[in-house]
Amino acid sequence: MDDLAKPQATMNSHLTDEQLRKGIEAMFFAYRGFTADPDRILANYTYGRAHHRAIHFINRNPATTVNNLLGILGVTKQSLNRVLRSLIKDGLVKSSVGLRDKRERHLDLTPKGSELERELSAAQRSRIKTAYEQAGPDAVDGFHKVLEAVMDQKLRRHFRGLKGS
Amino acid sequence: MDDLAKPQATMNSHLTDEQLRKGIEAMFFAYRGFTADPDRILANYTYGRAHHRAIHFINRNPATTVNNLLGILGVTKQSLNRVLRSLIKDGLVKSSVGLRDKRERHLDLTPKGSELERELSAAQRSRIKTAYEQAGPDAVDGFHKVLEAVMDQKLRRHFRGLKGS
DNA sequence: TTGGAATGTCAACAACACTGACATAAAGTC
DNA sequence: GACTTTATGTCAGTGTTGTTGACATTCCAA
Repeated sequence: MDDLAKPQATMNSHLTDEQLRKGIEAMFFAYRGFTADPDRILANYTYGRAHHRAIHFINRNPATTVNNLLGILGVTKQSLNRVLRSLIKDGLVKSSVGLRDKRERHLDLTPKGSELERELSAAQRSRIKTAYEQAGPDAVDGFHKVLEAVMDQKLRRHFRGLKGS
Repeated sequence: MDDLAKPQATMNSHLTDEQLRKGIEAMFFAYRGFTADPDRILANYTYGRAHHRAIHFINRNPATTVNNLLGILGVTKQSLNRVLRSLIKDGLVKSSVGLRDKRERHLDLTPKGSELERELSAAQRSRIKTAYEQAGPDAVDGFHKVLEAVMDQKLRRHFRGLKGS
């Protein structure tokens, strides 16, 4: 608890306080870059990051239910509903009543929704691709290894099995 | 542009569309984990992530000016000011008039501010440390390489030279 | 002395999260 | 069939964090 007075308090391990703090800052700055391109595109619409996330995961999980999406996104149904309502109203997402279970709503992107998804995804993928190429394949492997270890258990489930979750 | 019909449209490169999308999702889920522990602590106070970020970077850049902090955090002065005001009012941050330039305000953590900083940082470092240990040193190197490549040019400056920026 | 930079503040607003409460329909259970 | 649970939607209220725009103050520098 007195690592201000003794910055090397955690140096009994091979991981110094400074290394860990650098990692924290790297995540912070990188995430800003990560969202910068989609944010610029979204500013042209009346949408924000929440819409982007919904569009992304609906595209990745076709015919997903609202409940499943809630689990992936980790927000309340009220929050997600506000986003979905506007996307449905604007004709980017289609909500259809479930066949087996009629309580469920299945969500899909319309052609218009797919178009925006591709625009957003292309910008974001472009940056990641450049970064991957600069860093090299071994670095990319390490990148994924660390990111997966940083995730919560419950989130890791969504990450690994996006199809069947 | 027709990667829905042809998912392998970008496969001329060694980086597939799917690999890049997985990277995007990894960033999303990992960032959630990354902020989860501090968020839990902050919920006990009247503070949010913006307060955490301010506290973090004031700790890392003692006697930083408001303008410098604005550049690091990438928000408007109005937004930062609201956060700083509450931290100053609550006695976690001390704002002192500049010696050379009396227009500038130099920001420092008070002992009370340092205490919260350590609490937040300890939680966040603990998770990163565990992740680093699980992934191994080579993975950590790759992790940093990729993150740095994902950053914007301007942000990279703040990341690399936190002392002299 | 004038211009501009640094800072602070006020007001209004928007995005996005939260809680709590309530409604509806459908499925499952006894 | 009655009851409970599940899935979804919606309304109202609130809080954090971001934005613009406008304006005031202080003070360095040309």
